[in-house]
Amino acid sequence: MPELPEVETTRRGLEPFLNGQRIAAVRIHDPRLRWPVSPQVATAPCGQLIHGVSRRAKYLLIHLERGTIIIHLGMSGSLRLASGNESPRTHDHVEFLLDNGHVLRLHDPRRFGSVHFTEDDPLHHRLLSSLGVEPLSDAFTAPLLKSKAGSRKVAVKNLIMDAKIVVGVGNIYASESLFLAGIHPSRPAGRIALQRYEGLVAAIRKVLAKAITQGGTTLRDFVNGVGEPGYFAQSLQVYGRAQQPCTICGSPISSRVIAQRNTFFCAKCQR
DNA sequence: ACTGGCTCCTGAGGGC
DNA sequence: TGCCCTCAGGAGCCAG
Repeated sequence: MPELPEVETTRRGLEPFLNGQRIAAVRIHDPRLRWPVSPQVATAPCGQLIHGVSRRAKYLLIHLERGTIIIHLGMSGSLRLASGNESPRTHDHVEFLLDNGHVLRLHDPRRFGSVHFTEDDPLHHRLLSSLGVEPLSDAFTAPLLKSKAGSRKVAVKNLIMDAKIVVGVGNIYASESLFLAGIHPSRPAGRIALQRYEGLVAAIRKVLAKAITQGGTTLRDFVNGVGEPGYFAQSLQVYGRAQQPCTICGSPISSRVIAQRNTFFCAKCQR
């Protein structure tokens, strides 16, 4: 499932292959994604040069001469660059055919992903305009988290997964970061000291940055079109490890549903 | 202003 | 072998 590191990895992998290429045609095989793919996606990009590929939160932005293609991978989506004479697979819902004979395919079995096109500043798009700070930017700080927490009673796990506050912290990395910071996921956000938020911010940065480094493996697979499952699973400390010993103290890892999501933590190490 | 819950979808995995 | 059931999961949206 694409978390922020995987989206960033995808971006880095695609950019050198897409930059300077021209989109010859777009084929929408199945418009039924998270939101119906607008017919504009099939027409507006045609004939346009690709100027760059950037990322905001988990959205990939493919910048054209006039306008931007906005892609979200949802939880099962992937983008694959293939030779044009290779036939599309099941669940290849949208294809961008390039002048050089290659084709960029959005593959998304569960169809939680989405594709949009906008001629305006993409950061002003309704899906992007109210997003919080990037976790790897200087804007993501402990005082920011602390001020957003205020006196709120919401679990700190909800706080860091709230995309209006900070983007890109998915369910897996929320558990991992809170473990690294020694903070219990259910602790009310308003009852955490600034100093502990310093630790949490550092932990989120560390976990995401490490995952991006590991994403390099996925990058090559991605470009070559060879899947390599579970590349980051081996470095997970708590996620999916219920009842297994904590890597710090040895007591069994707990699991509980918090924020409608399965959450893993060590009840002894995290307070 | 907050908060919790629902929703989209399909593959995987367990039970029988 | 195969069918059925349940669950996971990003994030927008809505109701209370």
